[in-house]
Amino acid sequence: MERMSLKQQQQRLREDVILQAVNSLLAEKGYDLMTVDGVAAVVGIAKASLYKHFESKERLAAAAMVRLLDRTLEIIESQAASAAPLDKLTSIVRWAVREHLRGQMPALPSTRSALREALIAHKPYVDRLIRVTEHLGGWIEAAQHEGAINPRLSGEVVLYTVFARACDPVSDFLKLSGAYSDEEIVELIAETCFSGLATRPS
Amino acid sequence: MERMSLKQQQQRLREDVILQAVNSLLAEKGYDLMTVDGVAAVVGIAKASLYKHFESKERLAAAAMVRLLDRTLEIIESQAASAAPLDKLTSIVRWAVREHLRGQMPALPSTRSALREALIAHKPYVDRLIRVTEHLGGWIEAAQHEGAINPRLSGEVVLYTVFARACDPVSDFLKLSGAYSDEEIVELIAETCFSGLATRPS
DNA sequence: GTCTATAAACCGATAGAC
DNA sequence: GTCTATCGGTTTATAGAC
Repeated sequence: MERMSLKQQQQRLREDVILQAVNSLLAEKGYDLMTVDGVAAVVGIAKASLYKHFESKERLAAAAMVRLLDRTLEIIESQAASAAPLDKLTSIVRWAVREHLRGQMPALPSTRSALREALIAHKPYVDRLIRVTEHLGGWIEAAQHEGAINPRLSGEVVLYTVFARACDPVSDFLKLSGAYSDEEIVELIAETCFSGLATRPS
Repeated sequence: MERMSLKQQQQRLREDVILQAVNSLLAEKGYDLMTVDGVAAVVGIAKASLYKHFESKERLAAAAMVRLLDRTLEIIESQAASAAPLDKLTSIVRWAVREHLRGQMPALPSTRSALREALIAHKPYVDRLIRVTEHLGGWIEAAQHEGAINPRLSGEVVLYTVFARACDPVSDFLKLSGAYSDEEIVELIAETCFSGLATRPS
């Protein structure tokens, strides 16, 4: 029994190393340009060995996305319940941009990606996505109720906009320019997201 | 001489049909997923015939991007000189989102794309990109000078943010939801871009 | 479980006939 | 210029030895 558990733990650890590599490659090149050979090379094992752990490239990417959503849920649930909803939403955006700059944020599954269809058919992924959406949706509603978020925007629009900031190419271009530290970029994305480009009357 | 000109016009027309198909496929699947076979199939000619017009897939995509920037310059130069800089910038964002929703806006050449390197080495592309950047940069500076755009944001940040809205996945998801007309989506993206998600004190 | 070797499919690009 | 046919390379996925 204990032997079994140890072996399972080892396998779990190995698969976690694999998924970290997948997340990194997914962020670097996206699903289509990521090759299974490349993943195997980064992990340091043969491609055929990878297929003993994950039955297909799609499942491999799905497992990496599930891992990302699990980490997202951790961050969400670590927010102080007493904090203002708008502050909690801002914290999530900051965390997501930080992950993006670290090269650990896979690109959003585009509406026209082949991966997207596989993901929405993968229950573990959808379950977690629903949980993330419900958490953020609740915060958005609360923020609008207390007048902190523009009530003329539907919750849907706010939610998608928050999601999209996690993969905003603006952070890549700002990083490429070399004129900003990572934390400055995080602040700039958060500020333009919530306050916009136009001047705010103070 | 006239025969020559007519033939050239015909070729020009044919190549424009090709580039429109490329722009559409570039918007639909991105550079890597776009196949030369697919382009030929949409146009209705054989792949080998395509290579008589464009020497490589990269050049094909580059020509399509040049065509896009030429249309962008047309829109930019059609703006009334007397209009407020912020209004002109908003008009460009609206036009770009509209093109995106029509499926005619190729994805931004990512910082890590193979296409990007080919593009920055392609002078006709770079020349037009510089002209677009100079126009928009002038408007941004003017808008900040008259207090319409947040002066704490560098021109670089504003410029990249405006560019990025052209390919914002938020518009795709809103379209997918079916709850909004195209023009409503255009307004929502423009409003969140310039005014942000948070409430504005009026 | 890990490896090497390979199958099957696809893609970019070219050859050569018309 | 357009076509068919094909080359060379890559990719996902599998077979079989250890």
